[in-house]
Amino acid sequence: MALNPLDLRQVSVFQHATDNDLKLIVQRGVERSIEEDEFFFFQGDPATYLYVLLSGRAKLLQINSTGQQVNLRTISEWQMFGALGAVREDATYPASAQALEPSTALAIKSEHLHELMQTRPYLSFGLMKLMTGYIQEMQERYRELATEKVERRIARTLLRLTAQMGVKAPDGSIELTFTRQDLAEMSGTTLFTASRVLSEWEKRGLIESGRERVVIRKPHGLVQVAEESGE
Amino acid sequence: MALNPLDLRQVSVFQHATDNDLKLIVQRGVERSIEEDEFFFFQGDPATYLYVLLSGRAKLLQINSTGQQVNLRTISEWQMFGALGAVREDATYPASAQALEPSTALAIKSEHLHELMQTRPYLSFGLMKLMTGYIQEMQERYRELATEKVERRIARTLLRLTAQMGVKAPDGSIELTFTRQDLAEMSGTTLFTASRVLSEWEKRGLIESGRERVVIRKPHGLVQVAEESGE
DNA sequence: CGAACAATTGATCCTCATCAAACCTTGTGG
DNA sequence: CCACAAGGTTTGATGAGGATCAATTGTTCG
Repeated sequence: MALNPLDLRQVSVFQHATDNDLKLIVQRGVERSIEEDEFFFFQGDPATYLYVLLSGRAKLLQINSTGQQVNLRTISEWQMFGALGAVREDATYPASAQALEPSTALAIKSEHLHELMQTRPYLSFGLMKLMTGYIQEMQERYRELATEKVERRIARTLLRLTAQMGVKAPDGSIELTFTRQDLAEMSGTTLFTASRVLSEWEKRGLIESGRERVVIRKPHGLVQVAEESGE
Repeated sequence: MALNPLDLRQVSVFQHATDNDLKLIVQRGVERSIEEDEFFFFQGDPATYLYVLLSGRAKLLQINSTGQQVNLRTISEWQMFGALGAVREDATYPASAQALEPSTALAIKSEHLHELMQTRPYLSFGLMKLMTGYIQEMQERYRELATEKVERRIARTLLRLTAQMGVKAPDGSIELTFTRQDLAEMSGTTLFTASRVLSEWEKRGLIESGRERVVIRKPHGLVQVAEESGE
């Protein structure tokens, strides 16, 4: 199935691109499809490409020397990823990108984008806006991790996910898809603790939980947990 | 004391600027001096200026709703700060900047930089490089906080500070200046724990500690603590 | 010298990680 | 269509790592 260049306008960085620029990008890009659990790229690889997710879902993660994972971000359709590597001094990816479902992405040569940016300020501004967003989110999450209790962190993670990719049902409840393990990695805790917290919330009627699935019944209740002063 | 425009070339973002650009920036900029513990700007303020620290030392910090602080970064001479606000959608500062000593900074109107960036790709690239650096550091610190024990985190914090602003003595030891409280906030712990860890290290001869001061006697020993597998 | 502030140290308690075991859910192959 | 395997989830028991609180001891500076 051919990609319509104009669809790329949904990518925030390309929001103000000319039709011609979009065509150029698609022409020189390559579509790449991978299976669930496979990787688009690994932490440390030379960042020759940056990607735009066309279908599926993926996550950005870091692994430390002892093999523990940390989820930095989930990526949904029309989001750009792997762009940081393109700008870095050593031009390597600072994290790995793994597909959560069978996924397809448009791969764009980093140098190509580099070239375009020389003459198109809107691209640079778009990228910078994206980056400031990342920075802000990371700062926020860092602060949370440093100063807040697990329950609140998990609540916030759910709310963030809701904003990023939640599917709203007509009755106002929101369904999210991920394993307890993923949730734990996104919140900086273990799957056991995550499970316990969710169980507790289910008892209180805030959510409904199933295998690889959480339905948020009372978003407002979660907000309360997230905001409530520690006491 | 007048600022020589060419000195601005020490600022990484301005590395490749033309002499004329530098002159322009200095001309339209304003020097601002503040006392110890005062603020250049507060989290949430409209980001009308960005700064280059000319003398002194400052820190970037975030405060959560319960008043707990988290140190994001220390700023030393010729480093740019407050630039993120300039690019953000809502154009507010995502963190506060407080002077650790009497400090002077060059204040540059955000819109002014914006204007320059329209026609000078080197500026955008410089800023992006700066941002990727931040992102990487925050990701790293986030991972540390999520997966590593206090002792290692403190060791890493010291090593980071060493790289950023340590003054090396002829005998290879390195002196750093900060309170236990600051160190704790930078490492995501409490001043008590930080104090204990430092005491322990002092016993082992790795460091020498005093009021608002730590001398690293055996940098290699710290590296070992930081790298050593948990067990 | 004394006040203010930084650091240390001890005692205690609580949150959460860890480990183990059992229980669900889903998909597959006989 | 059932049985079984594989992987996700729950729950309990336990303990360690740090946070917290309180009291004391430096250190600096007016």
